[in-house]
Parts: sequence; structure tokens; C-alpha cells
Amino acid sequence: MAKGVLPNPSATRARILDTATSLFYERGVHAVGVNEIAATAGASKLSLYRYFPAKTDLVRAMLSEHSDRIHAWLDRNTASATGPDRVLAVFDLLTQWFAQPGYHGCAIVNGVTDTRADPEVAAIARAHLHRYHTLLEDRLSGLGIEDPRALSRQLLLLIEGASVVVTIEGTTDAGADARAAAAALLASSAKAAGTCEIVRESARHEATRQVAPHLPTQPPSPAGPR
Amino acid sequence: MAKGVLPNPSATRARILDTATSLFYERGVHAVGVNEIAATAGASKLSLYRYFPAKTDLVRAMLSEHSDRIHAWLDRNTASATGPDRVLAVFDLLTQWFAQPGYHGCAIVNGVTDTRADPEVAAIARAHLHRYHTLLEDRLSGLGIEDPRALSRQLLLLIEGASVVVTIEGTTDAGADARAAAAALLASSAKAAGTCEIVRESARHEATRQVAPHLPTQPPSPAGPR
DNA sequence: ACCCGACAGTACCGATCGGTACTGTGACAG
DNA sequence: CTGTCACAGTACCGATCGGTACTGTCGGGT
Repeated sequence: MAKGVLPNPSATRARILDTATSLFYERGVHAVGVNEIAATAGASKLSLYRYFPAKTDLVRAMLSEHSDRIHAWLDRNTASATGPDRVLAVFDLLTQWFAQPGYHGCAIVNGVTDTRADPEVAAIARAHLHRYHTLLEDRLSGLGIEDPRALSRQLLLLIEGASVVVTIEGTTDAGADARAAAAALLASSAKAAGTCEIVRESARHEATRQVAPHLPTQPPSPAGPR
Repeated sequence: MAKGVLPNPSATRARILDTATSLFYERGVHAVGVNEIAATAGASKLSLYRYFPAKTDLVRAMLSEHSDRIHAWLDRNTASATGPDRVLAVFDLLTQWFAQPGYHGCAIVNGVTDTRADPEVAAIARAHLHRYHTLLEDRLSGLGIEDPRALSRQLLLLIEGASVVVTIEGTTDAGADARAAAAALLASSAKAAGTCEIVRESARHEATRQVAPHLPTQPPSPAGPR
């Protein structure tokens, strides 16, 4: 298997995949041809088809990599917060992402719409949502939430809804709306005993806040965080 | 203008538009050719291009008509409820719609994704969301809500989010989740004085309900209510 | 020196795309 | 009977699609 030293064994592959990701996100899978991808990437179609036997494989690789990148970015940049901020930091980060110039929807949701019948793409998208649940449930733990699973499902609706609404409305208002709704749900979902009062009060206070106080990282690129 | 008696002046147009709506929704705008639309509709391309000078016009007409149909259906079937049910009935109806076999996302959101650059399609989609706000704000009036506009924006996120999540997950759970979240937001958004306690208590009770008690209408077709 | 794999470039394939043009036909009006 | 109209059917256009095949070239390993 080892071929000695490969100077840039798959730099070409990465270049092609990056180009495809960008073009697919910008104009849609069906509106971009493999010729254009290869030409824009400065690669030959032979190279493209060596690494991606079919156009679909390019789409799958793009969505899979995108999902990895988004969740690594989300996880990395919301791990340090404490209390209700642990959850709301996720919404701050997403709001920041949605405000990126050139943002027009979650690449994974768009990809599912573009390739309606592909079960593998559908599986990637399902796994993507599942990762959101995992993240949210983790961030909800220890907050005295009655039913973290149910709440995380509701928060996911806010995330996906905000992504869609931001894209259609062309403004970023929906990001802040989602954060406010998340704070309200968080407050009303905290148990009525123990530390919950602190959480509830804190969340209630958070709900009135306008914008994220700090910008923890460089916002993700249109296609996702780098 | 009047041409005497037209036996079926635009029955052909309607047949073409219906066929296009169905095919576009099923497989996406780019995956369906005008040849197939004409053939499936039992029409000639000449007829198709007489009523729709370009494929884009077909898409625009489809989305515009779809938006009209959906909102007429939503308005008609949620007008009679009273109290917090006025709002939650919207979610019941939507949940019912999402559970339709063959449902895979809002046709308008899908259409925006399919035709990313078309500003006219984008305008139709914005108007579609605006209609949701109008509906929700009306249904929220008289419930003692502090900020109906802000709450209606949050509820819209739940609606669009549920549509996306239902489509990706392949189950209808997200519809019920959206309803539960809406009830929670409704409860926590009711003012602390006046009739609000009734609303709040009622909403709290509603939040524990499992499914819609009554199916007021025939559910909409995959592409929307008939 | 030799070879070999990775590569860009290009020509090409059949199929299909959106859109146009031209038939033939059947229904109705005069 | 003879217009005229809407219509279905079909042939056709240039362009582009996804995918294949074949060049020539460069660089590094032996």
C-alpha cells in the first residue's frame, strides 16, 4: 500500500473537493457540471474521476466532510461556556454563521433537496441532525432540565428553522429570534426545584439580551467553518 | 378579449401546471424536463410554451399557486378554534400535513433551493413567510400575549424547522415536537395578569397532549392541499 | 539512464437539455 | 364549405450534460 513518499498524494483530491463544495453550495448540484469543477480546480477530468468515480460521490464526500467540519467547529467553540450559556452559546455561534456574507442555507439541507432520491445523502443528513441532538443534550446536562431529550428536539427545530428563514428573508433576524426562543424554552423547561431557579432566572435574563457578547471564533465560510 | 365560447379555455394550462407541480415537487426542478412535463400532461410543447414562455415561468406559477393554496387551507381550517387552540390548531394542521405520505418538505423552500438565483422565486418565498406571520399574529391576538410579533416569529421558526426535520428524519415526530414547543412558548409568553392565567394554564395543559384530537379536513396532497 | 505513476489538457461519446418550427386534426363560426 | 382557432405530435436545433479514452509531460525512485 505504501508508495514511498507521495509529494502531494491527495492535494489534488482536496483541491477538487474544495472547488466542488464551493460551486455546489453556490449554485446547486444540478447547476454545476463536472467539467466546470475540474477546470476551476485546475484539474483534469481524469483526476476528478480517479478520486470520485461519479458526480454523486463528490456530493457525498462534500456533505460528509461538511458535517464533520460544522460539528467540530460547534463543539470546539461551545465547550467552555457554563450554565445556560452552554446551550445559548450554540445559538450565538449559529447566528454568527448565518450572518456570514454568502450564506444561503445549510449545505446539507440544500444537498438533500438537490439529490432527492439518494439514500446515502439522506443518511448523511440524518446523522447530521443526530449530531445536533448529541451536542444539545450534552449542553443541556446538569442544568436541571426535566426532559433534555424533548427540549433538544425542540431546539433543533429552532436551529433548522432559523437557517431556512434567514435564507429566505435575506436578513439575520431569525438567528436572534431562535436564540430568544431557545432561552424562553430553556427557562420554562428548568425544573421548579434545586438549582433550576438560578438557571431559570439566568435564562430569563439572557432572553432579553440582544446580541452575542463575544465572537469566539472566525465565523465559518459560506460552506462551513474552515 | 372575449372569444365567444371557449370549451376549455385554460384547462390545458391547468393540466400542464398540475403536472409540473407534481413532477417538480417529486424530483426537483432540474431533474424534470419540459418534454416530460408536456408528455405526462398529455400536451404538446407548443401548448406548454404558449402558457409558460419559459420553464422558469412554470416554476413561478407553481410556487405562487402553491402558496395561495396552502394559506387558504390553513386559514380556512384554523379560523373556528378559540383560545390558545387558535394558534395550536395551526400546528395540528401542519403536523397532519407533514404526515402525508409522499411529503418531503415545503414545496416553496425546495423551489428556492432548486432555483437559487431567481429573485422572483425568492420574492414569492418571502411573501409566503410573511403570510405565515400574518396568520400567526392574527391567531395570537386577544390571548394577552406580550409581544405577538416576536412570538409569531419564533413560531415560524418551529414551523419551518419541523418541515425540514420531518423530511430529513423520515418520521413525523418533529411535528409533535413543534406543537409542544409552541405550547410552551405560548404559555411563557402570556402576560402575568388578566386572562393570561387562563391561557397559560390552558396552554400548559395543551403542551402535554399527544396528538390532534380531530382531523378537521382532508390532509393536503404532497404538493399542498387541494 | 530508465521507468512509472500522477497529472493537465483535450477530443470525444451518447444522451438529454430548453426552446423552436412545422405538421395534421378536430371543433366551431361564418 | 371554408375560415380560424387550440391542440397533439414530431422533428429538429445548438448547447451542455456525465463519463471515457487518449494524449503528452513532469518528477521522483531505482
